[in-house]
Formats: sequence, structure tokens, C-alpha cells
Amino acid sequence: MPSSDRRARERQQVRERILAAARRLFAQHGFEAVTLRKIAAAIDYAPGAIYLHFKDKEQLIRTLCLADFDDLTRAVAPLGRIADPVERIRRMGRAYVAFALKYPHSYRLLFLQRSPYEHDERALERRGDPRRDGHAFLKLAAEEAIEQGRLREGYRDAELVTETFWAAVHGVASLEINFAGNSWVQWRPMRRRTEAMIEAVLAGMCVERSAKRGAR
Amino acid sequence: MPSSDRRARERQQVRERILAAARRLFAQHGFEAVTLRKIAAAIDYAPGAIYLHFKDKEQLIRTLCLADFDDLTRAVAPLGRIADPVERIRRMGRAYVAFALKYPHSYRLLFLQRSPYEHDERALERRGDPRRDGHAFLKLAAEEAIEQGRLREGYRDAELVTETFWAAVHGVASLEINFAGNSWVQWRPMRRRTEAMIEAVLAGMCVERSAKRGAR
DNA sequence: TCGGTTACTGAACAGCGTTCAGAAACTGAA
DNA sequence: TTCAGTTTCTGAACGCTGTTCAGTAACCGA
Repeated sequence: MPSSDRRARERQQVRERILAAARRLFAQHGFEAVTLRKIAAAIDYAPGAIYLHFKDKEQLIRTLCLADFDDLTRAVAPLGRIADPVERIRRMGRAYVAFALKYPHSYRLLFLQRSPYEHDERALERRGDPRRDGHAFLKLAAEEAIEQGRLREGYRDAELVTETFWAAVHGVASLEINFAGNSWVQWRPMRRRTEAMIEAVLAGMCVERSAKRGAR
Repeated sequence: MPSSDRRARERQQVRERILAAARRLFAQHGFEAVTLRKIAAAIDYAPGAIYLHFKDKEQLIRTLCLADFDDLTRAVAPLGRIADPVERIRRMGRAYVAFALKYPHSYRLLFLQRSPYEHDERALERRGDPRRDGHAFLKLAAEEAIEQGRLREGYRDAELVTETFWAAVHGVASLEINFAGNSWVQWRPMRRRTEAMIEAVLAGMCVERSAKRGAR
């Protein structure tokens, strides 16, 4: 049935056009400011047409968000090969912040709002929840660091270490997203803030005075 | 003119009733979910009546937010008397997190969204922007700590230290507000997470191995 | 050629924040 | 007491939102 193949292909193309227009508009104005009517108008369709391809606005947004997250997953994956667990945590932190800066709207939706997909676990189960994956990735590194005796007393609970490190980089990313350019703070360069945070929190948790690998 | 006094008093009372109903509903359901129609219905008024007392929904919300912030200001003020700058920073961090937990909706509005009052600086100039005040408070302590030689190399920029410490406690508070009760993280008790973060970041930035006062 | 599926339109719905003409209620002076 | 003027509030609207749905047109396989 080659003709029905074409139907499916055309359908897919329309879907892609919707996603492309939505991505462009969302990136420019944010999820809230962009209405379905504007997206529809951008590709010369009636508003209702979008509902033939997406259940509702939320699902459209989520589709884009999860696509963005693939980027983070791809960036984090090779870090698994780093032998030193502390160095792995450090790199993970940098990748996390970099992701937040690259996709501020997606980051805001997934980490700066009440978790929106809490009751839609099945959809995430299939793809894997990137937040959950990142958490597990960090926790594994923390466990290894503890095993190797790299962490100080008080920081030998891998879950606590994970939550703390996550909160640290999340704090840096989130202030940047919400307050960048705010005139009443003389913001130091983003890179410097990220490094200061990662090094401070690692130094505070690690046994070694310098947590850098090889500095034992 | 006693009668016009009464007019003013009654007007003020209506305003208070609006604020009380709004505070109750907002605290229960959040700013977005509560409509002006619901607030009006709660005090048996027509929706338009609210506009006789507040310019718009945003101003009503801001009035409540700033009232909440007075609580933080009151909690932070006595900390100024603490001589040891590092201990002052530590206490400030605890007070900050405690505030975020007590007023999650206000916290979300002021710290978890793109700064909404950026272009309304005059209104805040009068009362003082609590965010700005807190920042200045922290920075002063950081400057003192640097003067006393308490901070390690790399953390002798008071502004950077302030931004880092703020980001740290903000990260803890913000994850709690957005992900508390999320089933896929085995959250450690909030108090423990707060302490772990504060101590880690202070230990990482301070010269002393234990940053506790008197432990030099 | 024709019945059935599919994709889309355009009008509608309920709800939102907000505005406004008009109706009350109260005020202070005549 | 009367009455114009001010203040306070109502209730119906406006334009916007996400979403639904009857109706239409195009395409499909037979």
C-alpha cells in the first residue's frame, strides 16, 4: 500500500511543521506567551488542526522538551567512561549547567515548575525520564566515591550527596535563567560562577583539600 | 470630617477582606489557579469590584508577596549582630531556606520566575527590594570574612562568594518547592539537605577545614 | 463510480483578566 | 429636608485563551 504510506508521510510532515513553528516561537517568546492560534497561523492552518496531531498544548510542549533533553543525555553519556568518580561528578555538573543555558525554556518547564509529568509516569517510563537518569548517574558516581573513601564524614550517604550536588548546580543554572541581566546584581561571568560552585561544593564534601584527581 | 473618615475606614476594610480571601485561596491553590472571579465570589462581590482596590491581579499578588517578605526581613535583621561573618552567612542561609518553605508561592513568584518587578523599580525603591537587601547583607558578611582572611584563594571576591552561596541555598529551596514528594527521589529530610549544602559550600570556600567558628 | 477513511475548517464554548455604563448609597451644603 | 456630587458596586460586555465539533472536501481501495 504505497499510497497509504504517502498519507502517513504527509501526516508526519505536517506534524514536523507544527513542531518547527512551535519550537521557533517558543524559543523566542516562551511557552506561555505563544498561543496555539499563533502557531497555527505561522503554518497557515486553523487552530483546531493542531489537535489532529497533538492531544493538547501540553503534549506539544512536552514533545519539544523531551527532544531537547536528548541533547543532555547525549552530552552525559560519554562521561560514564571517566574512571575518577569525583571528576565524573564535576563534568556532569558542567554539562547540566550548559544544558540549562542552551535550553532555558525546557529547563524552566522541567525544573523550575512543579513537576508537570508526575502523574504521567507511563509516558516517561518508555523513554526514560532524563531527570531520573541524571539522578541515577550522579548517585552511582557518589557511591563509587564513597567506596573509594574520597568523601568526608557527613557526606557518605550517596543519596544525600547527589541531592546536594544537584541542588548546587541547579541553583546556579536557575539564578542565571531568572536573573541574568538583573541590574542590581553585578553578576560574575557565568562560567566563573559555575566553577566556583562546583569546586566549593566538591571541596567541601571531599576528603582531599583539593578534590582534583591525582591531588591526593 | 468624621464621616469621610468612616468612608476611608470602610474602604480599607474591604481591601483587607479582598487580601484575606486572596491570601487564603492563593496559599491553597497557587497564584495561577485562583481567578479574580473566585476571590470576588469568596467575599460576595462582583469581579469588577476588585479593580476598585487594586490596579490588576498582579498588583494584588505583589501586595501579598511583599507582606510575606517582611517576615524574612524581620528574621534576618537580628543576624546582623552576629560578630563572626561566616556564622552570619550560615544563619542567613538557614533563614532563607526557612522563608522559602514557609511561603512557597511568594518564593516561587520572586525567585522561580523571570524577575517580574524588573521594570517597576520605583515601587521597590521605596520599600527596599528584599532580594537586594538580602544580597547586600550577604555581601557585607563575605567582605568581612575576606578581610579576616577566612576564605581560601579563589573565593576572595565578595560578590562571587555571595552569588555562590545564594545559588546554593536557592538550589536547595527550589528543588524542595518543585520536587518535594516526587516519588523517584528518596529525598533526605529537608533539614539535613539544607545543612549538608550550607556546610559543604562553606567548608569548600573557607580556609579552615571546619568552618565552624572557633575551630581555627 | 462510489462508500469510507482522513485532514482540515470555521464557528462555537467556557473560562480568563479587564473595562465600563448605570444603579445604588452615602455625603455635605443649601 | 432637599438635592447635586461623589463613591462604591453590579452586571454585562470585550478580547483573549485552550479546546471541541459539525460540516466539508479530498483522497483511498474496490
